[in-house]
Amino acid sequence: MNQKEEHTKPSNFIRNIILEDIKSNKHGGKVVTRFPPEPNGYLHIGHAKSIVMNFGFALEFNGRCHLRFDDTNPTKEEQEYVDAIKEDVRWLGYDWGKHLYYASDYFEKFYQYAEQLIKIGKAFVCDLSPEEIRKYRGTLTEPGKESPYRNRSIEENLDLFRRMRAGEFKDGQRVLRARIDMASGNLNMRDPVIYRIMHVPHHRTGDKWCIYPMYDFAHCLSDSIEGITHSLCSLEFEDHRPLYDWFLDVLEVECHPQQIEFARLNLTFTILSKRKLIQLVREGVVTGWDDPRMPTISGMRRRGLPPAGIRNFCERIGVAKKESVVDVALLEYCVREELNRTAPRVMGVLNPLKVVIENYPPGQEEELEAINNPEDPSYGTRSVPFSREIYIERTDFMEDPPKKFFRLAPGREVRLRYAYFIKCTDVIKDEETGQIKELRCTYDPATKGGNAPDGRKVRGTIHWVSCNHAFSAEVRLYDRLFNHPYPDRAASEEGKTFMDFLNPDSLKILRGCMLEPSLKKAEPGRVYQFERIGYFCADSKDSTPGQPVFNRTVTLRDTWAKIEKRFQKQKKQGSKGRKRKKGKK
RNA sequence: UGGGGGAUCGUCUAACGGCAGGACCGCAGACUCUGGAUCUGCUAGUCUAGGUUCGAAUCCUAGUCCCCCAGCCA
Repeated sequence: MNQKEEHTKPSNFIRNIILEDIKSNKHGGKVVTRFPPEPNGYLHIGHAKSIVMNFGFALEFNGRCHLRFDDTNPTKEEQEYVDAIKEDVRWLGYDWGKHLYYASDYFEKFYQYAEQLIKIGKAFVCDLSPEEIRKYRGTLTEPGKESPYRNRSIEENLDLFRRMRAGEFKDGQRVLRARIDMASGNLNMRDPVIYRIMHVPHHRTGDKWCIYPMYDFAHCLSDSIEGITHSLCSLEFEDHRPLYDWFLDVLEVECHPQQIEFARLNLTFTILSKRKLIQLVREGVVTGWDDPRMPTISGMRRRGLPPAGIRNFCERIGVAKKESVVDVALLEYCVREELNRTAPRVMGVLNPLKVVIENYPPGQEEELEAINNPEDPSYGTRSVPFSREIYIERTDFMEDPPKKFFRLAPGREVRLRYAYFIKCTDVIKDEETGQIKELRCTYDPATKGGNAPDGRKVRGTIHWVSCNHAFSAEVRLYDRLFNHPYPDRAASEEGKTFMDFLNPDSLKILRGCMLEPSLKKAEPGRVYQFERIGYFCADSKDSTPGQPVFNRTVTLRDTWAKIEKRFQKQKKQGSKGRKRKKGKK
């Protein structure tokens, strides 16, 4: 983690709480946090916020942060997810050291605590069916009814609970419930179920157990067992806090962590619900969990987003209890900020247009020196081959350029980055289609390296590659997956689903892009800046030695695109205005 | 006549009774061998109505709007 990241941390309500707790020596001045994912899916940028917060506070206050898998429901959880989650947290730059835990490691302890609860008359075995339990629970406005099994003797409860563990009953036949208050306004306190029977093997404990604890019971106890001081979770658990505290108050535990709730992250043009992300994968909208368009950590990794940029983003968005939607532009900003500092610059032409430099000697070649990263001299330089025939970007030439277009046009002179000034002398078109096939130019040998000894200036500098030296590659242009800033909201308002707001242009595959030769040995996962275009990551799955495939991480800020857009708008409005006037006449 | 939360520039977020600040976005300009980066400037906010106070985003009262909760999910 660099210095900048260290001391730009803005204040937030959780940090204020921790600061006060340290001052008052609440937990002996210690800070112990945890990141507690359920291994039932892949991590996404929303989890990153939680990871950065939990590990961040631990780092900041010289404490520690545990990675704990909340694996209390064997019907949903798999080892595959455990492995993926570990990889993602590590990739984000965090180290849990020896503090890797599983709720399932505490199953025996949980069980003992449950017996303790029974022994003090605070839990009972209930024979009501799931439907009956629901009916007895009451509604939001009406109190619930007490279960007829609520007043069983401690001995009977203990016996029944032990037989539950022993596997004497079928799934759903009985549950263990806490004995709290069926009239509570908080539904979570209406004798919540804390153990259920599931004859299902667990990915870690195998078939050792056929009863499994519920979240509310397991989570507070896991926190307590591990000596967590600050247990951070999202807003929807606010209602569960009284229950969290109830268990820890009633049971004999040494440690009573403080649960603090914060608003989870939402992003514009993005969906983050696990259910919906799964749907995108299952229905083949994306190629998998690690599709570069996915907001998953693995997707972002494959897309080329740097971990430091993601971390920085998570710091900048702050933490509060207000539900909010962060502009994805901020994420892009943080990504560019990091990549600008770290990505080596290269030249690649996405839509090639051939240029023949007529006064350059045929057969001649030279090596020109190019800077690898103007932001950091330690990246050094490289040499780029130049010759008589080159490719330039098709969009860098206009036959009839509008005002403010500084690039190549007939009779115009521009600079080829790190090479020479060239002037366009002729445009060669396909006779049938009228499409521009090739440009003829002349170069000024005196401008080698990019400067004119006579001091004359050119407004535009464009990138290029030498035809004979460049190699052809596939480049994938990724864009936002959705074309609406609030796909979920829009869907419910317009009676559609989030799938109706998929961006049809979220992926454009370009083949025949011409890249400078140095990129042949691009390492998969490495991100480069293609000068004047954007940042591109060598795909970690589809690249082969000598033949990389590139994913566009994010474009460069494009001022020209804005100007162009404005031109088009003016044009449209202009023609409308004219039409209107005509109509009036 | 259930319970729990939340409302500050377009967006995200500070200010804990003392000049409403920062970041992103947007706009304008400077600079530039990347129309990148960098630099400068501008626009723009306390949900409403009362009250307390020399002074209120902050305290009090009454409203309004939004979110969450009736899994043997987490």
